[in-house]
Amino acid sequence: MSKRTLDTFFNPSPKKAKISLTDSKDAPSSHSTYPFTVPQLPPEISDLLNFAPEAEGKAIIDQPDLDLLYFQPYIPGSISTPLFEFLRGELFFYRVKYKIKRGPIETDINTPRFTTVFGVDETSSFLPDGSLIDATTRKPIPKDRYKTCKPRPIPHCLDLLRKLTEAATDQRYNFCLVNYYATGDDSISYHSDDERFLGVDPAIASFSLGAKRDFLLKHKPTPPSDTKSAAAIASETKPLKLPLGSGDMVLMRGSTQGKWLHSIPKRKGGESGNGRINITFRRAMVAGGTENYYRYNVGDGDVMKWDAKTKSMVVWGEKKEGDEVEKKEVKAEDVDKGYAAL
DNA sequence: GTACCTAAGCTAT
DNA sequence: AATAGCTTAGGTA
Repeated sequence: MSKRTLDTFFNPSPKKAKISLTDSKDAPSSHSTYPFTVPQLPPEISDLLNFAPEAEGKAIIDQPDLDLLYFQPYIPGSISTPLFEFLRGELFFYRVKYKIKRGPIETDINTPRFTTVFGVDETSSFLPDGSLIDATTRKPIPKDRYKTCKPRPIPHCLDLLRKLTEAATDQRYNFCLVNYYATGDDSISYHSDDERFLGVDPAIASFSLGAKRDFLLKHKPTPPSDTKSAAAIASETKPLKLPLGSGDMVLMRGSTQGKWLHSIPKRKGGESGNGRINITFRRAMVAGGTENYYRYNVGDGDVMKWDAKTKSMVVWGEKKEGDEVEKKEVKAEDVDKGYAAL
C-alpha cells in the first residue's frame, strides 16, 4: 500500500506537470545565436538594482560642447562587485582581430579588449520566441535585411539594467555593448561614438564595473580661427580626466559625441589584474548600425569565456578535427568607424 | 632647487 | 583605431 499522507492527498504537488523550464520566470536567456545560455541575475543582485541610482547625477557642462551626467556611483556599492563577477563569468566575449594598412605596410591588430554585443536597430524588434519582425508592419523581416550578421536579443540580466537606465535617463536604447579590460594593457584609444546610424546628438549611457580606470575626454581639434582667444583654445585642448570607479555611470549626450573624443588609456600597475567591465547602452536607428556593431564587436573569431580556475578568458568549446570554419577577413577601410566602446 | 627615474601623453604611420 | 617611438610630466631623494 502507498505511504501517501492525507496532506499530499489533499494538496497534490503543484509542480512537475505543466511548468517547463523555459516558461519559468527565472529561466536562463537562450537564443539560436548564443553559443550558450546566460543565467538571469540572482535575486540578491536584481533586488538591489531597483535602488539605483545610488547617487544623484552630477552635470558636467562647464566646457564647450560638453554635456555629461556623472553618477558616482549609479550601481549600489553592495552589488557592483557581484554584478561585475556575474557578467564576467556568464557572458561570452570576443577578441576581435583585423588588419590595417599604413601606407604600404599591413599590420595585424589584436583589439586590446574583449567585446560582446546584443540588440537590434529601430527598424526591427524581437518577439518573445526570438524571431525578428519589422518594427512597423510587425511581420517577419525580409531575409536580406541583415546580410552580414545575426542580431542577438539582449539577455535578461542586461535588459533589466537597460530598462532601469531608460527610466533614469529619459532615453531609449536598443543596443548593449560590453567590453572587458582584463589588465592595464587593455585600452581603447581616442574616438567618438558619432556614427551616422546613431542619429544626431546621440545619448549613450556607460557603466563601469570592477577595477578603476581613468576616462579621458578632450575636445576635437577645431579649425584655426583668428577670433578665438588662446584661453579658449587651451580649454578645448586640455583633456578632462574622470577616475571611473566600480558602479559609476556616465551619460554622454547632446554635442558630446560630435565635438569630443574619449579614451581609456593603457595604465601601468595598480588596477592591472583586476579587470574592468564597461557596459554601454545606445540606440541605433537603421539596419546598417546593426551590421556595423556585430561586425566589429563580435567578428568571426573564437568565443571566449571566463575561466575561474586560471582567472582568464579562454577559448570556449573545442573545435573537432575536420570541421574547419571559414573565416572572412575584415578590410581595413571599413574599420575606421567600426569601434564604439569606452 | 636638481638629478634621476618611470609613467603618462603625443603623433606619425 | 592601434602602436611604436619619442617627448613631457611627475614623483622621489
